[in-house]
Amino acid sequence: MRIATWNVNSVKARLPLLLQWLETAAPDVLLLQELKCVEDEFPLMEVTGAGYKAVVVGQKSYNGVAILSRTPITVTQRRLPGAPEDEQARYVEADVAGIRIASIYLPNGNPVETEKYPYKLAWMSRLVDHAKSLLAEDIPFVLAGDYNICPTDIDVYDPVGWAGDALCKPESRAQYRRLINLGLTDSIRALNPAPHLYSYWDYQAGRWQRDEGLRIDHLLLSPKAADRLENAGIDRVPRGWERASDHTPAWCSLRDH
DNA sequence: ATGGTAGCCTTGCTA
Repeated sequence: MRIATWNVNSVKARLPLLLQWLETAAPDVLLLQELKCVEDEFPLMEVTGAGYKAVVVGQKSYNGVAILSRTPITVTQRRLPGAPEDEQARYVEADVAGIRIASIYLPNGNPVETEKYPYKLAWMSRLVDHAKSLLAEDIPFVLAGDYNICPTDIDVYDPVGWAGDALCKPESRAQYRRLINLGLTDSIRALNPAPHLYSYWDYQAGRWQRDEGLRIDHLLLSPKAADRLENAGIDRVPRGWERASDHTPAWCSLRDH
């Protein structure tokens, strides 16, 4: 089973490219982030026409996550547990083909001197707690999406310039390592140890043309999912298309039982 | 040279 994740930066603006990628790459599951629309505005007919079911957690203008799958989807969470007052549409989780799969849009956290940064760190702490509870269920799971974290300096084109950014600061990386230290596997890094492997390139300053990117989209696997890991990578092609998202799809494939 | 892009339904915010 192949599971992909893609921050599309507006699903309505990106619909032609989304349909093109679904047709050519044909993943079994595609996790989306930054829909930037409410559930009623999600292009369900077009996605259904492409052969996918969809579960959508939307929000006006900002955030928004979805799970697309060729096989039936059973929702298990529509918010990250731990803060009932948190209305932001950044987490949806479901059972798909015997695997618990979450689509995550982790807070960016910039500017770091504002309340956005502690919100990011608190959100990550909630994610660690929830990952612990999933581990206790002893099921295979995949937590994937836009983590807005560069795990190490080799995941950044200019580590010195980015050192003070919320995507790279030590507290952000420490929270990410707490997830890894629970026993989760960064599937892309596990199979692609070389540097200069990016999933995001800023629209500005010719970052894509110069291949000055960041690796911030991750698929983290529970031990039982990691036992089935076959391959993983990043498909750079859609970043080069006309009217591209600033992110490109990342994916992993798991062996069937 | 201290820049630049994209999407939102805004006239600034978020990334």
